[in-house]
Amino acid sequence: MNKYSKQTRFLLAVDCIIFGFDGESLKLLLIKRGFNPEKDKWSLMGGFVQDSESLDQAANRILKQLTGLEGVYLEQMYSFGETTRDPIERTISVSYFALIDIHKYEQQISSEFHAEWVPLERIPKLIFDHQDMVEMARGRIKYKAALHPILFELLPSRFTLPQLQNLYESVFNTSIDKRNFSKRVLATGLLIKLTDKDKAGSKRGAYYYQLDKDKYYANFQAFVNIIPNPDSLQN
Amino acid sequence: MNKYSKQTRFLLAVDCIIFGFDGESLKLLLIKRGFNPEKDKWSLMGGFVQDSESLDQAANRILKQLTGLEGVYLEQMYSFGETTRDPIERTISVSYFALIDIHKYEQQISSEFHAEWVPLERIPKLIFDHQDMVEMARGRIKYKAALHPILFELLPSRFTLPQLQNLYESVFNTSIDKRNFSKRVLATGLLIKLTDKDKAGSKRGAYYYQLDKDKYYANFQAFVNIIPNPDSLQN
DNA sequence: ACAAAAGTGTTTCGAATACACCCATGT
DNA sequence: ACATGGGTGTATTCGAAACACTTTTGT
Repeated sequence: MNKYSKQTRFLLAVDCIIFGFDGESLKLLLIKRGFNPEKDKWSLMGGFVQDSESLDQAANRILKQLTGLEGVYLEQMYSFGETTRDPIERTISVSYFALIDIHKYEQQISSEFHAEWVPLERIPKLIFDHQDMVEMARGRIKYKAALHPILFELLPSRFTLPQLQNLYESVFNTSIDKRNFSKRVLATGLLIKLTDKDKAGSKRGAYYYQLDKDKYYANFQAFVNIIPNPDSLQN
Repeated sequence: MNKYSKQTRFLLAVDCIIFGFDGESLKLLLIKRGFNPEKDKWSLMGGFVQDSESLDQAANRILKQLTGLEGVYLEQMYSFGETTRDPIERTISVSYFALIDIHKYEQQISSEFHAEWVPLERIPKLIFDHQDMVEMARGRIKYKAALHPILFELLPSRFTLPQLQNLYESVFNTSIDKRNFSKRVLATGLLIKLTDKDKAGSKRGAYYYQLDKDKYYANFQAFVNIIPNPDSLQN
C-alpha cells in the first residue's frame, strides 16, 4: 500500500563547499568535471543521494571520495530547488559546507576528479547554481566564525597565534591589532600554550598552541566574538 | 537523453514551523491530520513539492493553504533526510519556519486541517521527526532574534513597547529591565513613535510604535543585539 | 484615594579599542 | 649589527547593566 503513489519523485544531490587554509589565503576545493553534462567545466564536488543513506551520510561519503578524509567538520547549509537548476533533469541539491585542514588533504588514487584548491578571490565560473552556493557559503563562514570558534577546524592541531590571526584576517578581509587579537583569543580559554615553537615563519619563532578540546566542545554554542565590529555580515 | 537514469528519485516534502504571538506566549500553528498515515495525530503543516514549483514556492503555497496568508516571513531552515523518517516511503523534508502576525491568521473555509495555535510549552507529541523540527526551530528563532530584528514579524503593524518587550521575554524566557529595553530598542532607530496610544493594556495607555520599514530592510543584516547576555543560544 | 501600568535618567562597571616598545634569533 | 617577526601592558572610551521614582487615569 503506497499512499503517496500520485506524487512526483525527484533526483536528490549533495554538493559540498570545501574550505581550506594554507596559511596564505582561504581556498575552495573545486573539481573539473570529467563527465557530462558540463564536462571539463569547474564545479563543486557533489553526487546523488543513494537509496540507503541519509543526507549527512551522503555528504560524508562524497567528501571522503574526494579528499580521503573522514570525521571532518561538515554542516548542512541550504537546499537549492529551482526547477531549472539542472538542465538535464530537475534535481534538488542539498549543500553542505566543510572545513578541513588543508594539509590532511590527500590526493585520491584515481585523481578522477581533477581537484584543485582555488583561492576565494579567483573562483572560476562554475556550473549550474554552484556560484550561488559558493556565495552563500562565504557569507555563512563569516557569519558563523564571527560568533563561534569554527575556524580552528581549518588549522592543524598545533598552530601559532600569528597563523590564527592570518586566518581570521583572511576570512574577514580585515586587519586586526595583534595585541588585541591575542587578548581576545586567549580570553576564550580555548587555547593551550605549548612549550615549543614554530621556527618556520620567523627567526625568533612563535609558540605553538592547541585547542582545549573539552572546552571547545563545551563552549561551542556560546558566543565567542573575536572580530571587532562584526557589521557587514551576511545572512 | 537522460544521463541520470540510473539514479533513485525521492519524494520531497515541505514542512512549515509557523510561529505566532498573541501577546501572552509564543505559539505554533499545528494541525490534526485528517488523512493517513497517522490520521488524527498532531503534525506540522506540510505537503509534497510539485513538479512545477521551487522549494520556496512550495513552502509559500503550503503556508497559504493553511493560513490564507501571502508575503509572510518565511525562511528555509533545514532538510531532514533520515532514511526511515517516513514509515510509508522515504521522503526528504525541507523545513521552513514562518513568523506571522497571529491576528492576520484566517481560518480557511474548509478548515480541513483542524489547525490550532499551541503554546510552545504545551506542544503535543508530533508525528515522524516533527518534534526535532520544532526543537530546531525554537533554537533558530532565538539565535536569529538575538542578532536580527525578526520578531517584529510577529506583531501587528502598530504595537507598543510593553508588547514588544513581552514578546522578547517570551522568546528568550527571561525578564528584561524595561528602561534598558526601551533604550536599546529605540537606539536601533527602527521604531517610529506614533501619537496615539493603546488603552487596552492599562489606564494610562501605551504609545503605539511602528517599524521604519526602510531602515528595517536596510539594516536587516546588521547585528542588532537586544538581548542581555545572549549566551545559551543554540546552533 | 488608590491601584496598575507607562515612562523616563544617572551612575557604575566592564569590555573593546587604540596605541608603542622590547625580545629573540638568523643572517 | 641589524633586520624580521613575536610578544606583551596601559590608558581611554563606549556601551551594557543596575537601579527608583513620577505620571496618568479608570475605578
